[in-house]
Amino acid sequence: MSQEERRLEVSEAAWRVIVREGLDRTSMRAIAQEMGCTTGVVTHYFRNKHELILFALHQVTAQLQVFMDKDTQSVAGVERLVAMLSAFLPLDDERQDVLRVWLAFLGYAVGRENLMLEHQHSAAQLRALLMQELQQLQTAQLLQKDLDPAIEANALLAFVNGLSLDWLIQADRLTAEQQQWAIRQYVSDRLAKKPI
Amino acid sequence: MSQEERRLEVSEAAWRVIVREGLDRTSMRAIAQEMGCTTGVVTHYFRNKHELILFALHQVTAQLQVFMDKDTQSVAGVERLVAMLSAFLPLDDERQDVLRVWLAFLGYAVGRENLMLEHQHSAAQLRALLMQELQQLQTAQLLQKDLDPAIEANALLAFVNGLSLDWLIQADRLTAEQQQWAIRQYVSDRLAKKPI
DNA sequence: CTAACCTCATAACAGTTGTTATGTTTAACT
DNA sequence: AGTTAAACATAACAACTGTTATGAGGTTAG
Repeated sequence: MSQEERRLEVSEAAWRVIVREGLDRTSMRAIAQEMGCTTGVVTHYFRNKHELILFALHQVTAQLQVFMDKDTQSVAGVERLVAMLSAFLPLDDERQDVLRVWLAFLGYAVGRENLMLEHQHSAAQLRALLMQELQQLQTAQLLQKDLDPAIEANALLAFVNGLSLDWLIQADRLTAEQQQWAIRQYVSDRLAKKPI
Repeated sequence: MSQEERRLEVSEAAWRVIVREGLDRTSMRAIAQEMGCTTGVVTHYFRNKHELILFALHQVTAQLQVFMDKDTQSVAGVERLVAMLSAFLPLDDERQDVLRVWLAFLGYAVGRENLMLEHQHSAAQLRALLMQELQQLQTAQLLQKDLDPAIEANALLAFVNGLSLDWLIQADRLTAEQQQWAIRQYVSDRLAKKPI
């Protein structure tokens, strides 16, 4: 097992502790215990806790990109855009965990300018992917004219973020189907040239 | 100065520390120092830290309601709805702090089911106010027919949440004017009977 | 005047935190 | 076979955490 794979295992253990106990209770010892090891492992693969936190945070963005790649494999056109956006929604257990970890880190970034910049960087990365997709759809004349890809990508991210937060905060949550319906509705009404 | 006022002062000091240093660094001693006192004050007015945290969290909802009340004083009709929603947006420094504190608490609630329920309760409270407003507007025939106030209140909350998060995460933030324009656009396009 | 009480300061408590140094075992390489 | 280094375990460190008990000073009520 390579170095990088082992670091991923530590990071995944950290994720599980975060989801189960909260970020502030995710200590080095708790992570080690989650792995069934001692803190020796954690300190061996990460210089300090800050580096570990940062790595685990980057894994959120990486995981979101994995979802996006996977879901857009066999889809084309406007449906591809819907599939991309689905990566951000808490459709299943795995995505719900990503959402929780992401939110824990975001709250943790309050009062930490550097970490908040990391979030901004990550968001910009994902937004760029969305923009690229929008431009391609626009070139293929599948979207309404006069749409600014930058603005619309931003609005789309705000929309899925709102839906995700709503799922966390709301008592009667939207089902996976309702979430995707909301996305489809949005894209169909405000972006697509022809309804889908 | 009454007991309750003093508790509010402690809570406000806690807010300042949260915004400046982060929730996990907001210790009893840090709060006391922010007030220019010792921990004796904090422990005297709150049984334990959990009670203090809960109180400070409830102040978020209270503050949002204060904003809503203040902004809707001298407005009527659909503009009143826009004013209500403005309470949730990071339009000025004060609202930005409320947003940061709220987000810090929300991230802190990950892995703490009870705290997450508190957030759900708070959101339900605010949603009820929105619903009430929507119903009144509908009775006054200022909204489109066939709108379900419950669904639309939910969508509105998701929308403002998305905008707020976007402001935090995005590098080139929307100005206060752009935020309010977005709200107005949304209400005008999807809810109001006649454009405003 | 004095006794009770509210408000706060001080200090000590045990527990937890991240970090570091040192040891031990296993594997790879020459 | 001997050397080197990676992959951990263990333990100790100081700093910090929330909580609690105790006491001081000031205010109020009888």
